[in-house]
Amino acid sequence: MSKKQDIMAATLDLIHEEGLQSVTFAKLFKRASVGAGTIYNYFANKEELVNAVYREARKLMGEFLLMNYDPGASLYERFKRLQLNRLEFGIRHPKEFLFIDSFSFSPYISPELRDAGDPNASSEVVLALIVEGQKQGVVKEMDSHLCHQLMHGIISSILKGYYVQKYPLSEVQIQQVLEASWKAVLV
Amino acid sequence: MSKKQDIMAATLDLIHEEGLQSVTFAKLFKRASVGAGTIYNYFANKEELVNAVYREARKLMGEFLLMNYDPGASLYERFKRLQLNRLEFGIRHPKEFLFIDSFSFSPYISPELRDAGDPNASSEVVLALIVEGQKQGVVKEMDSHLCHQLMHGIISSILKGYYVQKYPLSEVQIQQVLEASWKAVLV
Amino acid sequence: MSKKQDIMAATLDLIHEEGLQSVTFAKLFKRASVGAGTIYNYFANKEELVNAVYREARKLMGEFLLMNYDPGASLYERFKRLQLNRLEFGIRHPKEFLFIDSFSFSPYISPELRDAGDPNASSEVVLALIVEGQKQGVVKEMDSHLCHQLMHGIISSILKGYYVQKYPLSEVQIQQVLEASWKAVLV
Amino acid sequence: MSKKQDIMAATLDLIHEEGLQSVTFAKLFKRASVGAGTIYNYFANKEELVNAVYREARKLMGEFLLMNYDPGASLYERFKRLQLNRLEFGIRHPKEFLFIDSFSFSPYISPELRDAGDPNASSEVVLALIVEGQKQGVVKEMDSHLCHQLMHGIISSILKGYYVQKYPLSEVQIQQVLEASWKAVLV
DNA sequence: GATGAATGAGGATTCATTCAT
DNA sequence: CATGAATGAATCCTCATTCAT
Repeated sequence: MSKKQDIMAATLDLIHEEGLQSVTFAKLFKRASVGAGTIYNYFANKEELVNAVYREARKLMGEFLLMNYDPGASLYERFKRLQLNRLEFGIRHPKEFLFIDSFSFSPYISPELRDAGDPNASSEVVLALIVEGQKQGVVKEMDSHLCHQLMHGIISSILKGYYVQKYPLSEVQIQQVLEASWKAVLV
Repeated sequence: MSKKQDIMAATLDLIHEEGLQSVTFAKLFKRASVGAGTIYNYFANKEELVNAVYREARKLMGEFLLMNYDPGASLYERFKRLQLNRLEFGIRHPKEFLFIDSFSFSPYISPELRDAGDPNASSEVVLALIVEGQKQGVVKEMDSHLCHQLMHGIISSILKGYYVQKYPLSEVQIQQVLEASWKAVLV
Repeated sequence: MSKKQDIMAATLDLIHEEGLQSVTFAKLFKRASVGAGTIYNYFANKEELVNAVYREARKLMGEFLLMNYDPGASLYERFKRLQLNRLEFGIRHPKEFLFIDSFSFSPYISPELRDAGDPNASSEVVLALIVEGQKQGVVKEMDSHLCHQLMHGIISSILKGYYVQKYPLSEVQIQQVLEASWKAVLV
Repeated sequence: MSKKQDIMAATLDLIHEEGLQSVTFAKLFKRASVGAGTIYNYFANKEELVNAVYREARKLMGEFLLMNYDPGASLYERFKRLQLNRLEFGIRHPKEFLFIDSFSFSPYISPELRDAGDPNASSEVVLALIVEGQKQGVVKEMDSHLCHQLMHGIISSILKGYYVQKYPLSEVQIQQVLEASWKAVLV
C-alpha cells in the first residue's frame, strides 16, 4: 500500500476508535508508520486529510449502493436493492459508514464536499427512483431529498443499534428492515 | 440560573453552533460569563463537562417522551403519543436532540453513559408497548430493540430534514409522519 | 487547638510529606479542616505562613538545644549536651528538623528570619562555647560560625541517614556520633 | 551541546539561582534558548526533568569521587583521596553539590532514585574502606553506613560554610579538613 | 519523497487570593 | 471570625506545522 493510503487508512481507524477529537498527528504518524513530515507531501493540512478520507468513503459507499442495481427491475425490487446495499455497506464497512454519518452534518467537512455526491451519481439514482414512485402514485408526496433522507435515516438508525450489539442483523432482520422502510415511504 | 447551569448551557450552545471540535475553554468562559477556574468547581475536565451535558440532555428527552402518556389509552393512541413526543422534543429542543444523536455513538461519550438510559425508563415503556402490540398481532414480529430503533430512526430523519431544509412541520405534516411510522411497524 | 495552630501544623505535615513544591492551599484547607478564607485572618499570604512555621520550628529547636544545659559543667560535657540535644531534637521532631534544614538556605525564607536566631539565644551559647574552647587551646582555631556549622552539619548528616533508615540510632550509636563530632573540632 | 543538555544545564542553573520553587517553564525555555515544546521531546514533564538532572549530577559526583583512587595505596592515603575528591567536587561543582544535598531527602526526588547510588559504585568503595579500617583496628567500630554519613557530613558542612561565607579553601585549609575528618572516625 | 527534531501559538488546568454571606 | 464559591493570571502542556538533512 502506498504511504498516502497508509495515512488515510490510519486516519479512518483512529477516528473510529477514538473520535476525531483525539486524532492527533502524533498518533497518526505512529499508526501509519510514516514520518511526521510525510503527510504534507499529500495533504496541505489536517482538514484536507479528513476531507480526503471523507471523499473516499463517500466514493466507496456510492459504488456499493449501486451494486447489482438493475434499472429494469420493478420499483419495489429496485427500492429494496438500494436499501439492502445501504444496509450491507454499513455492515461490511462500519468505519466508513459511521464516519460519513457523523461528519455529513459537521462543520469540519466542507459544505461543497458534503453536497458533492459521488462520481457514480448514486444519489441521482435514488432521487429519480423516488420521483418515479411518486408519479406512479405509490410513494408518498414529499420533498424527494427528505424522502432520500428518510430512507437513509432508517437504515442508519438500525445500523447504530446493530453496532452497539442491541440485536443481530441476519437475513430475517434485514428483510424486516427493508419492508419497514418501504412501508414508511408508501402513500 | 446557577453557574453550573450557565456553563452547561453555554457548552450545548457552542457544540450546536461550531461542533465539539472547536469548543475551547476560552469560548466557553466568555459565553457563560464565568471565570476560567469556575468550571473546575463543577467538572474535573472537559470530557466530564460534555458527559454531564449529555446526561442532562438524555434526562430531558426521557421526561419529554413520557409527557401526557396515558397507559390506559389504546395501543395506537399510545404509539402516536410516544412518537409525537419524540418529534416535538426534536422541534422544541433541537440542540439537545442533535447533540444526543451525534454523540450517542461517538467514542467521546463513555459507553456506560450511552447505555444508562434515563431515570424515567422511557425506553422500557416503548419496549413494553412494542411487545404488547406484537402479542395483539398488530405489530410485526421482530426484535423489540430493532423496532424501537426503527421508530427512532424515522423521527430522527424527519427532524434532520426539518433542521436543514427548514420546511415547516405543522399539524398536518406531523400527523402524516406519525401515521407513516405507525405503518412501518405494522404487520 | 486554635485554627491558627491547626493551619500551621497542617502546613508542616504537608511540607514533610510532599515537599513545599506541592503544598497547595486547597490541600492545606482540607487537611486543616478550615475554610479557604480563614488563613487570611492569620497570615497575609503563603510566604508569611511558611515563614511563621519556620519561626516556630526554630523556636522549638532553640528551646530543645538548651535543655538540661549546665553552664557550670566542663567544656566537654557542655559540648556533648548541646550535640546530644541537637540529635535528639532531630529524632523526636523530624518534621521540624528537616524543614529547618531544607529551608535555612532557601530563598523562600526571608534572610532576616534565617539569621534571626531564636529567642533563647541558643546560637550565642554555642558560639560562646566554641570561643571558650579555642581560648583554652582545646578547640581548633577557625571561624566560630564555621565551627558551629560543622557541629550542626555532622548531626544533620547523621540524622538524614537515620531518617531513610540506613541505620538505627540507639544509645551506642548516639555516643559514637557525639565523640566523632567532638574529635572533629579538636586541635 | 545538544538541546537535551542545554535544557538540563539551564534547569540546574535556575534551581541554583532561584530555587526549584521558581523554576517555571517560561524561564527555562528562555535560558536554554529552546522552543516551548522541545522539552517534551526529552522529558515527559517537569518532575522527570528534575529527576534526570539529579541522576546526572549523582553520576558526575560518583565519577569524581573515585578519580585517582589507587586501591594499592595505604588506608590513610585512600581515605584522604576519597575525602579530597568529595571536597573538590563541591568546590568545582557547587551547583551539582548543593542540588544533590538539597533534594536527596526531598519528596520531589523519587526514593528509588535516591537509593540507586551511582554506576561507579563509589559508595561501595567507601564502605569497603571503612570496614577494612575497622578490621585493622584503626577506624572506630560503628555501623559502616553511619561512618560514611559522618565522612560526608563533615565535608558537606565545610562546603556550605565555604559557599556562604566565601572564605578560601586553599591547600592548607583543605589538608586541615581532611585531617579533621580522619581524626573523627579514628578509634 | 521521506524523515523527525524543533517550534511556539494556543489550549487546558492550577491555585493563591478575594469577597459576599 | 469563618466560610467556600468565584476569579483570572500564571503555568503547564499539546500538537499542527516547518525545515534541514
